[in-house]
Amino acid sequence: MSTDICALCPVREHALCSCLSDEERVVLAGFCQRRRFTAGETVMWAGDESRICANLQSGVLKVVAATTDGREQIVSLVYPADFVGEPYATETAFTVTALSDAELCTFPRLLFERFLEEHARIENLLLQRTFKALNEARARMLTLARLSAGEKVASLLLEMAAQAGRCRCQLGLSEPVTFDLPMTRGHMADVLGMTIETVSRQLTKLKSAEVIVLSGARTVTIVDGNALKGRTMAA
Amino acid sequence: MSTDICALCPVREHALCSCLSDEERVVLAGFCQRRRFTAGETVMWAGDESRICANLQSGVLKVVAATTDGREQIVSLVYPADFVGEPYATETAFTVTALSDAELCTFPRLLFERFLEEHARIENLLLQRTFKALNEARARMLTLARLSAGEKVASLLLEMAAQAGRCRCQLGLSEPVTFDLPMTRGHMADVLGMTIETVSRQLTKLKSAEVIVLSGARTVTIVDGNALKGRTMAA
DNA sequence: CCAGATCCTTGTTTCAGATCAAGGCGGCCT
DNA sequence: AGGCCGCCTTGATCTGAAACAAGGATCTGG
Repeated sequence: MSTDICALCPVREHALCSCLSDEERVVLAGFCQRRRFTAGETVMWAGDESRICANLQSGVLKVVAATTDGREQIVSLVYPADFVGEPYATETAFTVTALSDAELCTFPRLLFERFLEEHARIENLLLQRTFKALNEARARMLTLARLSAGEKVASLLLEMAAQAGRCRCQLGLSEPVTFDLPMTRGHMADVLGMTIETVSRQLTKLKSAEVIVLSGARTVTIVDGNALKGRTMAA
Repeated sequence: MSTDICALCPVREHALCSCLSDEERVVLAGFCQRRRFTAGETVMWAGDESRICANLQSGVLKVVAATTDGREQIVSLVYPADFVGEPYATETAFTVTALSDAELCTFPRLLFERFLEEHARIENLLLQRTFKALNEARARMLTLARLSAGEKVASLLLEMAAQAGRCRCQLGLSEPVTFDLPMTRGHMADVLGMTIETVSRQLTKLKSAEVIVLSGARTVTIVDGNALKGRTMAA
Protein backbone atom coordinates (compact mmCIF):
# COMPACT_ATOMS: atom_id res chain seq x y z
CA MET A 1 0.00 0.00 0.00
CA SER A 2 1.34 3.39 -1.03
CA THR A 3 1.43 6.49 1.13
CA ASP A 4 -1.42 8.85 0.46
CA ILE A 5 0.03 11.86 -1.29
CA CYS A 6 -3.22 13.77 -0.83
CA ALA A 7 -3.32 13.41 2.93
CA LEU A 8 -1.47 16.64 3.49
CA CYS A 9 -2.95 18.53 0.57
CA PRO A 10 -4.03 21.97 1.77
CA VAL A 11 -6.90 22.19 -0.71
CA ARG A 12 -8.07 18.63 -0.37
CA GLU A 13 -11.55 19.73 0.62
CA HIS A 14 -11.99 22.38 -2.05
CA ALA A 15 -10.25 21.31 -5.21
CA LEU A 16 -11.89 19.43 -8.04
CA CYS A 17 -10.83 16.12 -6.59
CA SER A 18 -12.90 16.67 -3.45
CA CYS A 19 -15.79 15.01 -5.27
CA LEU A 20 -13.91 11.74 -5.68
CA SER A 21 -14.09 8.63 -3.55
CA ASP A 22 -10.88 7.57 -1.81
CA GLU A 23 -10.34 4.85 -4.39
CA GLU A 24 -10.78 7.19 -7.32
CA ARG A 25 -8.51 9.76 -5.73
CA VAL A 26 -5.74 7.23 -5.42
CA VAL A 27 -5.98 6.52 -9.13
CA LEU A 28 -5.72 10.23 -9.93
CA ALA A 29 -2.88 10.69 -7.45
CA GLY A 30 -1.12 7.89 -9.30
CA PHE A 31 -0.24 10.23 -12.12
CA CYS A 32 -0.09 13.60 -10.41
CA GLN A 33 3.14 15.42 -9.95
CA ARG A 34 3.69 18.18 -7.45
CA ARG A 35 5.60 21.15 -8.66
CA ARG A 36 6.75 24.38 -7.05
CA PHE A 37 7.18 27.69 -8.80
CA THR A 38 8.84 30.79 -7.44
CA ALA A 39 7.28 34.24 -7.83
CA GLY A 40 7.62 35.41 -11.41
CA GLU A 41 8.24 31.96 -12.85
CA THR A 42 6.04 30.92 -15.76
CA VAL A 43 3.98 27.74 -15.54
CA MET A 44 2.99 27.54 -19.19
CA TRP A 45 3.57 29.69 -22.25
CA ALA A 46 0.91 30.74 -24.76
CA GLY A 47 1.53 28.89 -27.99
CA ASP A 48 3.22 25.91 -26.42
CA GLU A 49 1.75 22.45 -26.65
CA SER A 50 -0.88 21.97 -23.93
CA ARG A 51 0.75 19.24 -21.86
CA ILE A 52 -0.50 19.69 -18.31
CA CYS A 53 -3.51 20.60 -16.23
CA ALA A 54 -3.26 21.35 -12.55
CA ASN A 55 -4.88 22.20 -9.26
CA LEU A 56 -3.34 25.11 -7.42
CA GLN A 57 -2.44 24.18 -3.84
CA SER A 58 -0.96 27.45 -2.62
CA GLY A 59 0.00 30.86 -3.97
CA VAL A 60 -1.59 32.93 -6.71
CA LEU A 61 -1.18 32.66 -10.49
CA LYS A 62 -2.05 35.05 -13.28
CA VAL A 63 -3.38 34.10 -16.70
CA VAL A 64 -2.21 36.64 -19.26
CA ALA A 65 -3.27 37.51 -22.79
CA ALA A 66 -0.87 39.60 -24.83
CA THR A 67 -0.70 41.35 -28.17
CA THR A 68 2.17 40.67 -30.54
CA ASP A 69 3.64 44.06 -29.69
CA GLY A 70 3.76 43.38 -25.98
CA ARG A 71 0.64 44.92 -24.48
CA GLU A 72 -0.64 42.63 -21.73
CA GLN A 73 -3.91 41.94 -20.00
CA ILE A 74 -4.41 39.66 -17.01
CA VAL A 75 -7.54 37.71 -17.90
CA SER A 76 -7.78 35.65 -14.74
CA LEU A 77 -6.33 35.23 -11.28
CA VAL A 78 -5.97 31.69 -10.02
CA TYR A 79 -6.32 31.09 -6.29
CA PRO A 80 -5.70 27.95 -4.21
CA ALA A 81 -8.08 25.09 -5.05
CA ASP A 82 -8.70 26.53 -8.50
CA PHE A 83 -8.13 24.48 -11.61
CA VAL A 84 -5.76 25.73 -14.30
CA GLY A 85 -4.95 24.44 -17.75
CA GLU A 86 -6.66 23.71 -21.01
CA PRO A 87 -7.94 20.19 -21.45
CA TYR A 88 -8.88 19.27 -25.03
CA ALA A 89 -6.71 22.03 -26.46
CA THR A 90 -3.61 21.02 -28.35
CA GLU A 91 -2.08 24.44 -27.84
CA THR A 92 -2.01 26.65 -24.76
CA ALA A 93 -3.87 29.89 -25.45
CA PHE A 94 -2.59 32.02 -22.58
CA THR A 95 0.57 32.35 -20.54
CA VAL A 96 0.25 31.38 -16.87
CA THR A 97 2.72 32.86 -14.41
CA ALA A 98 3.18 32.64 -10.64
CA LEU A 99 2.47 35.93 -8.90
CA SER A 100 3.80 34.59 -5.62
CA ASP A 101 5.61 31.37 -4.81
CA ALA A 102 3.16 28.61 -5.67
CA GLU A 103 2.61 24.88 -5.42
CA LEU A 104 0.72 22.96 -8.07
CA CYS A 105 -0.55 19.44 -8.33
CA THR A 106 -0.10 18.76 -12.05
CA PHE A 107 -1.47 16.06 -14.35
CA PRO A 108 -0.43 15.15 -17.88
CA ARG A 109 -3.25 16.49 -20.02
CA LEU A 110 -4.08 13.31 -21.91
CA LEU A 111 -4.19 11.15 -18.80
CA PHE A 112 -6.31 13.77 -17.11
CA GLU A 113 -8.74 13.85 -20.03
CA ARG A 114 -9.07 10.08 -19.96
CA PHE A 115 -9.67 10.22 -16.23
CA LEU A 116 -12.43 12.77 -16.77
CA GLU A 117 -14.12 10.54 -19.28
CA GLU A 118 -14.06 7.61 -16.91
CA HIS A 119 -15.20 9.55 -13.87
CA ALA A 120 -18.38 11.40 -14.64
CA ARG A 121 -18.63 13.15 -11.31
CA ILE A 122 -15.38 15.04 -11.65
CA GLU A 123 -16.10 15.87 -15.27
CA ASN A 124 -19.40 17.30 -14.21
CA LEU A 125 -17.80 19.38 -11.50
CA LEU A 126 -15.23 20.70 -13.96
CA LEU A 127 -18.05 21.64 -16.30
CA GLN A 128 -19.73 23.60 -13.54
CA ARG A 129 -16.52 25.37 -12.63
CA THR A 130 -15.83 26.21 -16.24
CA PHE A 131 -19.27 27.81 -16.55
CA LYS A 132 -18.48 29.78 -13.44
CA ALA A 133 -15.16 30.92 -14.88
CA LEU A 134 -16.95 31.92 -18.07
CA ASN A 135 -19.41 34.05 -16.12
CA GLU A 136 -16.56 35.69 -14.26
CA ALA A 137 -14.72 36.46 -17.48
CA ARG A 138 -17.88 37.97 -18.94
CA ALA A 139 -18.52 40.05 -15.85
CA ARG A 140 -14.99 41.36 -16.09
CA MET A 141 -15.58 42.27 -19.73
CA LEU A 142 -18.21 44.72 -18.51
CA THR A 143 -15.76 46.12 -15.97
CA LEU A 144 -12.99 46.53 -18.53
CA ALA A 145 -15.15 48.13 -21.17
CA ARG A 146 -17.60 50.29 -19.30
CA LEU A 147 -16.48 51.21 -15.80
CA SER A 148 -14.50 54.34 -14.96
CA ALA A 149 -11.08 54.09 -13.34
CA GLY A 150 -12.59 54.80 -9.92
CA GLU A 151 -15.24 52.15 -10.33
CA LYS A 152 -12.70 49.61 -11.49
CA VAL A 153 -10.44 50.08 -8.49
CA ALA A 154 -13.35 50.00 -6.04
CA SER A 155 -14.59 46.75 -7.57
CA LEU A 156 -11.21 45.11 -7.42
CA LEU A 157 -10.72 46.11 -3.79
CA LEU A 158 -14.02 44.55 -2.82
CA GLU A 159 -13.17 41.44 -4.81
CA MET A 160 -9.79 41.07 -3.17
CA ALA A 161 -11.30 41.65 0.24
CA ALA A 162 -13.80 38.89 -0.43
CA GLN A 163 -11.03 36.58 -1.58
CA ALA A 164 -8.92 37.40 1.48
CA GLY A 165 -11.92 36.82 3.70
CA ARG A 166 -12.67 33.42 2.23
CA CYS A 167 -10.49 31.61 4.78
CA ARG A 168 -11.38 33.64 7.81
CA CYS A 169 -15.02 34.46 7.44
CA GLN A 170 -16.00 37.99 7.29
CA LEU A 171 -19.41 39.37 7.05
CA GLY A 172 -19.60 42.65 5.78
CA LEU A 173 -19.58 46.11 4.66
CA SER A 174 -20.46 47.66 7.98
CA GLU A 175 -17.34 46.87 9.97
CA PRO A 176 -13.80 47.77 8.92
CA VAL A 177 -11.84 44.98 7.28
CA THR A 178 -8.07 44.86 7.03
CA PHE A 179 -6.13 42.69 4.63
CA ASP A 180 -3.01 42.58 2.51
CA LEU A 181 -3.22 43.20 -1.20
CA PRO A 182 -2.06 40.03 -2.95
CA MET A 183 -0.46 41.99 -5.80
CA THR A 184 1.45 45.12 -6.80
CA ARG A 185 -0.07 48.26 -8.29
CA GLY A 186 1.28 47.09 -11.60
CA HIS A 187 -0.64 43.84 -11.42
CA MET A 188 -3.78 45.65 -10.40
CA ALA A 189 -3.35 47.84 -13.46
CA ASP A 190 -2.88 44.75 -15.63
CA VAL A 191 -6.08 43.24 -14.27
CA LEU A 192 -8.12 46.39 -14.73
CA GLY A 193 -6.78 47.46 -18.09
CA MET A 194 -5.25 50.70 -16.92
CA THR A 195 -1.87 52.15 -15.89
CA ILE A 196 -0.01 51.98 -12.58
CA GLU A 197 -0.28 55.73 -12.14
CA THR A 198 -4.04 55.76 -12.48
CA VAL A 199 -4.45 52.90 -10.00
CA SER A 200 -2.28 54.76 -7.52
CA ARG A 201 -4.22 57.98 -7.96
CA GLN A 202 -7.54 56.24 -7.45
CA LEU A 203 -6.30 54.61 -4.25
CA THR A 204 -5.09 57.99 -3.02
CA LYS A 205 -8.51 59.41 -3.79
CA LEU A 206 -10.21 56.67 -1.76
CA LYS A 207 -7.79 57.34 1.06
CA SER A 208 -8.50 61.08 1.02
CA ALA A 209 -12.21 60.36 1.07
CA GLU A 210 -11.57 58.19 4.16
CA VAL A 211 -13.16 55.19 2.52
CA ILE A 212 -9.97 53.19 3.00
CA VAL A 213 -6.76 53.45 5.01
CA LEU A 214 -3.41 52.48 3.53
CA SER A 215 -0.89 51.31 6.12
CA GLY A 216 2.14 50.86 3.95
CA ALA A 217 1.63 50.20 0.29
CA ARG A 218 0.24 46.71 0.63
CA THR A 219 -1.99 46.74 3.69
CA VAL A 220 -5.48 48.11 3.24
CA THR A 221 -8.29 48.71 5.67
CA ILE A 222 -11.71 49.16 4.20
CA VAL A 223 -13.19 51.66 6.61
CA ASP A 224 -16.46 52.33 4.87
CA GLY A 225 -17.47 49.29 2.88
CA ASN A 226 -20.79 50.77 1.91
CA ALA A 227 -19.17 53.86 0.47
CA LEU A 228 -16.79 51.62 -1.46
CA LYS A 229 -19.69 49.59 -2.75
CA GLY A 230 -21.36 52.83 -3.74
CA ARG A 231 -18.41 53.67 -5.95
CA THR A 232 -18.98 50.42 -7.80
CA MET A 233 -21.66 50.95 -10.37
CA ALA A 234 -21.55 47.45 -11.78
CA ALA A 235 -24.53 45.28 -11.05
CA MET B 1 -43.55 5.76 -34.00
CA SER B 2 -43.20 9.52 -33.74
CA THR B 3 -42.04 11.82 -36.50
CA ASP B 4 -38.43 12.88 -36.19
CA ILE B 5 -38.42 16.53 -35.14
CA CYS B 6 -34.69 16.77 -35.85
CA ALA B 7 -34.92 15.64 -39.45
CA LEU B 8 -35.33 19.18 -40.73
CA CYS B 9 -33.05 20.83 -38.19
CA PRO B 10 -30.72 23.19 -40.02
CA VAL B 11 -27.90 22.71 -37.52
CA ARG B 12 -28.31 19.01 -37.08
CA GLU B 13 -24.74 18.35 -38.10
CA HIS B 14 -23.12 21.07 -36.03
CA ALA B 15 -25.03 21.49 -32.78
CA LEU B 16 -24.16 19.73 -29.55
CA CYS B 17 -26.55 16.92 -30.36
CA SER B 18 -24.57 15.92 -33.44
CA CYS B 19 -22.55 13.62 -31.19
CA LEU B 20 -25.59 11.58 -30.21
CA SER B 21 -26.80 8.31 -31.67
CA ASP B 22 -30.23 8.33 -33.28
CA GLU B 23 -31.73 6.67 -30.23
CA GLU B 24 -30.21 9.16 -27.83
CA ARG B 25 -31.30 12.05 -29.99
CA VAL B 26 -34.87 10.87 -29.92
CA VAL B 27 -34.79 10.90 -26.13
CA LEU B 28 -33.47 14.44 -26.13
CA ALA B 29 -35.99 15.52 -28.75
CA GLY B 30 -38.65 14.16 -26.46
CA PHE B 31 -38.36 17.16 -24.21
CA CYS B 32 -37.20 19.85 -26.58
CA GLN B 33 -39.41 22.70 -27.53
CA ARG B 34 -38.89 24.87 -30.56
CA ARG B 35 -39.37 28.55 -30.07
CA ARG B 36 -39.15 31.56 -32.35
CA PHE B 37 -38.11 35.03 -31.35
CA THR B 38 -38.40 38.19 -33.39
CA ALA B 39 -35.55 40.68 -33.64
CA GLY B 40 -35.23 42.61 -30.41
CA GLU B 41 -37.14 40.10 -28.32
CA THR B 42 -35.44 38.86 -25.17
CA VAL B 43 -34.89 35.15 -24.65
CA MET B 44 -33.89 35.31 -20.99
CA TRP B 45 -33.40 38.09 -18.48
CA ALA B 46 -30.46 38.46 -16.12
CA GLY B 47 -31.62 37.72 -12.59
CA ASP B 48 -34.47 35.45 -13.61
CA GLU B 49 -34.55 31.84 -12.62
CA SER B 50 -32.47 29.75 -15.05
CA ARG B 51 -35.15 27.59 -16.59
CA ILE B 52 -33.99 26.74 -20.09
CA CYS B 53 -30.96 25.88 -22.17
CA ALA B 54 -31.06 25.89 -25.94
CA ASN B 55 -29.37 25.30 -29.25
CA LEU B 56 -29.67 28.15 -31.72
CA GLN B 57 -31.01 26.96 -35.06
CA SER B 58 -31.07 30.21 -36.99
CA GLY B 59 -30.48 33.92 -36.42
CA VAL B 60 -28.07 35.67 -34.08
CA LEU B 61 -28.40 36.37 -30.36
CA LYS B 62 -26.49 38.71 -28.09
CA VAL B 63 -25.52 38.02 -24.47
CA VAL B 64 -25.44 41.29 -22.56
CA ALA B 65 -23.94 42.36 -19.25
CA ALA B 66 -25.19 45.63 -17.81
CA THR B 67 -24.47 47.95 -14.90
CA THR B 68 -27.27 49.01 -12.59
CA ASP B 69 -27.26 52.45 -14.19
CA GLY B 70 -27.79 51.13 -17.69
CA ARG B 71 -24.38 50.90 -19.34
CA GLU B 72 -24.29 47.78 -21.48
CA GLN B 73 -21.67 45.45 -22.87
CA ILE B 74 -22.28 42.61 -25.29
CA VAL B 75 -20.20 39.77 -23.87
CA SER B 76 -20.96 37.18 -26.52
CA LEU B 77 -22.61 36.71 -29.88
CA VAL B 78 -24.45 33.44 -30.40
CA TYR B 79 -24.54 32.00 -33.91
CA PRO B 80 -26.48 29.04 -35.33
CA ALA B 81 -25.44 25.69 -33.82
CA ASP B 82 -24.14 27.44 -30.70
CA PHE B 83 -25.37 26.49 -27.27
CA VAL B 84 -26.91 29.12 -25.01
CA GLY B 85 -28.03 29.01 -21.41
CA GLU B 86 -26.61 28.33 -17.99
CA PRO B 87 -26.87 24.76 -16.79
CA TYR B 88 -26.24 24.30 -13.07
CA ALA B 89 -27.01 27.95 -12.33
CA THR B 90 -30.18 28.71 -10.42
CA GLU B 91 -30.19 32.26 -11.66
CA THR B 92 -29.48 33.64 -15.14
CA ALA B 93 -26.42 35.90 -15.04
CA PHE B 94 -26.83 37.73 -18.35
CA THR B 95 -29.66 38.88 -20.55
CA VAL B 96 -29.93 37.12 -23.91
CA THR B 97 -31.69 38.95 -26.74
CA ALA B 98 -32.36 38.17 -30.39
CA LEU B 99 -30.42 40.45 -32.73
CA SER B 100 -32.32 39.11 -35.73
CA ASP B 101 -35.33 36.83 -35.95
CA ALA B 102 -34.22 33.56 -34.44
CA GLU B 103 -35.25 29.96 -33.90
CA LEU B 104 -34.21 28.03 -30.82
CA CYS B 105 -34.48 24.43 -29.80
CA THR B 106 -35.02 24.77 -26.05
CA PHE B 107 -34.77 22.29 -23.17
CA PRO B 108 -35.94 22.64 -19.59
CA ARG B 109 -32.73 23.11 -17.64
CA LEU B 110 -33.20 20.33 -15.10
CA LEU B 111 -34.11 17.74 -17.69
CA PHE B 112 -31.16 18.83 -19.79
CA GLU B 113 -28.80 18.51 -16.84
CA ARG B 114 -30.05 15.03 -16.13
CA PHE B 115 -29.62 14.12 -19.78
CA LEU B 116 -26.02 15.37 -19.65
CA GLU B 117 -25.28 13.21 -16.67
CA GLU B 118 -26.65 10.16 -18.39
CA HIS B 119 -24.91 10.78 -21.71
CA ALA B 120 -21.24 11.31 -21.17
CA ARG B 121 -20.45 12.07 -24.78
CA ILE B 122 -22.63 15.15 -24.98
CA GLU B 123 -21.47 16.33 -21.57
CA ASN B 124 -17.91 16.04 -22.75
CA LEU B 125 -18.64 17.99 -25.90
CA LEU B 126 -20.36 20.71 -23.88
CA LEU B 127 -17.28 20.90 -21.66
CA GLN B 128 -15.07 21.38 -24.68
CA ARG B 129 -17.33 24.07 -26.08
CA THR B 130 -17.44 25.85 -22.75
CA PHE B 131 -13.65 25.94 -22.62
CA LYS B 132 -13.69 27.36 -26.11
CA ALA B 133 -16.18 30.03 -25.08
CA LEU B 134 -13.99 30.84 -22.09
CA ASN B 135 -10.97 31.32 -24.32
CA GLU B 136 -12.98 33.56 -26.62
CA ALA B 137 -14.17 35.65 -23.70
CA ARG B 138 -10.62 36.02 -22.45
CA ALA B 139 -9.30 36.95 -25.87
CA ARG B 140 -11.98 39.60 -26.05
CA MET B 141 -10.90 40.94 -22.67
CA LEU B 142 -7.58 41.80 -24.24
CA THR B 143 -9.35 43.49 -27.12
CA LEU B 144 -11.58 45.52 -24.84
CA ALA B 145 -8.84 46.62 -22.50
CA ARG B 146 -5.82 47.15 -24.68
CA LEU B 147 -6.62 47.69 -28.35
CA SER B 148 -7.20 51.09 -29.92
CA ALA B 149 -10.47 51.92 -31.62
CA GLY B 150 -8.98 51.21 -35.02
CA GLU B 151 -7.61 47.85 -33.95
CA LYS B 152 -10.92 46.88 -32.39
CA VAL B 153 -12.92 47.59 -35.53
CA ALA B 154 -10.40 45.82 -37.76
CA SER B 155 -10.53 42.73 -35.52
CA LEU B 156 -14.30 42.63 -35.48
CA LEU B 157 -14.50 42.95 -39.26
CA LEU B 158 -12.18 39.99 -39.71
CA GLU B 159 -14.12 38.00 -37.16
CA MET B 160 -17.43 38.73 -38.84
CA ALA B 161 -15.96 37.88 -42.22
CA ALA B 162 -14.79 34.54 -40.84
CA GLN B 163 -18.22 33.88 -39.38
CA ALA B 164 -19.94 34.83 -42.65
CA GLY B 165 -17.52 32.60 -44.52
CA ARG B 166 -18.20 29.58 -42.36
CA CYS B 167 -21.07 28.37 -44.55
CA ARG B 168 -19.55 29.17 -47.89
CA CYS B 169 -15.90 28.46 -47.57
CA GLN B 170 -13.54 31.23 -48.13
CA LEU B 171 -9.86 31.09 -48.03
CA GLY B 172 -8.20 34.19 -47.47
CA LEU B 173 -6.82 37.53 -47.09
CA SER B 174 -5.54 37.83 -50.61
CA GLU B 175 -8.80 37.97 -52.53
CA PRO B 176 -11.61 40.46 -51.85
CA VAL B 177 -14.47 39.12 -49.75
CA THR B 178 -17.94 40.61 -49.66
CA PHE B 179 -20.48 39.99 -46.94
CA ASP B 180 -23.27 41.62 -44.99
CA LEU B 181 -22.65 42.86 -41.49
CA PRO B 182 -24.93 40.92 -39.19
CA MET B 183 -25.45 43.90 -36.90
CA THR B 184 -25.87 47.66 -36.66
CA ARG B 185 -23.12 50.16 -35.81
CA GLY B 186 -24.68 50.38 -32.38
CA HIS B 187 -24.27 46.67 -31.80
CA MET B 188 -20.70 46.76 -33.04
CA ALA B 189 -20.06 49.53 -30.51
CA ASP B 190 -21.68 47.44 -27.77
CA VAL B 191 -19.43 44.51 -28.63
CA LEU B 192 -16.24 46.55 -28.75
CA GLY B 193 -16.87 48.77 -25.76
CA MET B 194 -17.00 52.02 -27.68
CA THR B 195 -19.51 54.48 -29.12
CA ILE B 196 -21.45 54.40 -32.39
CA GLU B 197 -19.68 57.52 -33.60
CA THR B 198 -16.23 56.08 -33.13
CA VAL B 199 -17.15 52.85 -34.92
CA SER B 200 -18.49 54.86 -37.82
CA ARG B 201 -15.38 57.03 -38.01
CA GLN B 202 -13.09 54.01 -38.00
CA LEU B 203 -15.04 52.39 -40.81
CA THR B 204 -14.83 55.61 -42.78
CA LYS B 205 -11.10 55.65 -42.18
CA LEU B 206 -10.75 52.08 -43.50
CA LYS B 207 -12.82 53.07 -46.50
CA SER B 208 -10.64 56.11 -47.22
CA ALA B 209 -7.55 53.93 -46.94
CA GLU B 210 -9.18 51.64 -49.54
CA VAL B 211 -8.88 48.66 -47.23
CA ILE B 212 -12.61 48.09 -47.42
CA VAL B 213 -15.54 49.20 -49.56
CA LEU B 214 -18.90 50.01 -48.05
CA SER B 215 -21.81 49.44 -50.45
CA GLY B 216 -24.66 50.75 -48.38
CA ALA B 217 -24.30 50.74 -44.64
CA ARG B 218 -24.46 47.01 -44.17
CA THR B 219 -22.55 45.47 -47.05
CA VAL B 220 -18.79 45.35 -46.77
CA THR B 221 -16.08 44.23 -49.14
CA ILE B 222 -12.72 43.54 -47.66
CA VAL B 223 -10.47 44.66 -50.47
CA ASP B 224 -7.13 44.27 -48.77
CA GLY B 225 -7.35 41.59 -46.13
CA ASN B 226 -3.68 41.76 -45.33
CA ALA B 227 -3.83 45.46 -44.67
CA LEU B 228 -6.83 44.87 -42.43
CA LYS B 229 -4.96 42.16 -40.60
CA GLY B 230 -2.08 44.56 -40.25
CA ARG B 231 -4.32 46.99 -38.41
CA THR B 232 -5.06 44.27 -35.89
CA MET B 233 -2.26 44.23 -33.39
CA ALA B 234 -3.72 41.45 -31.26
CA ALA B 235 -1.95 38.13 -31.39
C1' DC C 1 -45.53 58.61 -52.37
C1' DC C 2 -45.21 60.61 -48.10
C1' DA C 3 -44.26 60.82 -42.86
C1' DG C 4 -41.89 59.15 -39.31
C1' DA C 5 -38.56 56.36 -37.35
C1' DT C 6 -34.19 54.34 -37.43
C1' DC C 7 -29.69 54.22 -38.54
C1' DC C 8 -25.52 56.33 -40.10
C1' DT C 9 -22.07 60.00 -40.91
C1' DT C 10 -19.56 64.04 -39.93
C1' DG C 11 -18.06 68.18 -37.27
C1' DT C 12 -16.86 70.34 -32.75
C1' DT C 13 -15.84 70.35 -28.02
C1' DT C 14 -14.60 68.22 -23.76
C1' DC C 15 -12.38 65.23 -20.59
C1' DA C 16 -10.61 60.94 -18.42
C1' DG C 17 -6.87 58.59 -18.44
C1' DA C 18 -2.29 57.77 -20.80
C1' DT C 19 2.17 59.40 -21.08
C1' DC C 20 6.20 61.78 -19.62
C1' DA C 21 8.90 63.18 -15.74
C1' DA C 22 10.70 63.48 -11.11
C1' DG C 23 11.31 62.11 -6.63
C1' DG C 24 10.25 59.33 -2.25
C1' DC C 25 9.99 55.27 0.34
C1' DG C 26 11.50 50.69 2.03
C1' DG C 27 13.64 46.36 1.70
C1' DC C 28 17.83 43.87 0.94
C1' DC C 29 22.58 43.04 0.19
C1' DT C 30 27.30 43.70 1.08
C1' DA D 1 25.75 52.05 7.63
C1' DG D 2 25.39 52.95 2.97
C1' DG D 3 23.85 52.12 -1.61
C1' DC D 4 21.03 49.96 -4.90
C1' DC D 5 16.78 48.47 -6.83
C1' DG D 6 11.98 47.77 -7.22
C1' DC D 7 7.75 49.78 -6.01
C1' DC D 8 4.89 53.65 -5.22
C1' DT D 9 3.30 58.51 -5.39
C1' DT D 10 2.61 62.94 -7.35
C1' DG D 11 2.80 66.54 -10.85
C1' DA D 12 2.41 68.37 -15.72
C1' DT D 13 1.11 67.66 -20.25
C1' DC D 14 -0.98 65.39 -24.10
C1' DT D 15 -4.32 62.79 -26.67
C1' DG D 16 -7.81 59.44 -28.21
C1' DA D 17 -12.23 58.60 -27.69
C1' DA D 18 -16.61 60.24 -25.50
C1' DA D 19 -20.12 63.57 -25.58
C1' DC D 20 -22.67 66.82 -27.82
C1' DA D 21 -24.74 68.44 -32.01
C1' DA D 22 -26.56 68.56 -36.57
C1' DG D 23 -27.87 66.73 -40.70
C1' DG D 24 -28.28 62.87 -44.36
C1' DA D 25 -29.53 58.14 -45.79
C1' DT D 26 -32.55 54.22 -45.62
C1' DC D 27 -36.46 51.67 -44.33
C1' DT D 28 -41.43 51.10 -42.99
C1' DG D 29 -46.14 51.37 -42.91
C1' DG D 30 -50.07 53.97 -44.21
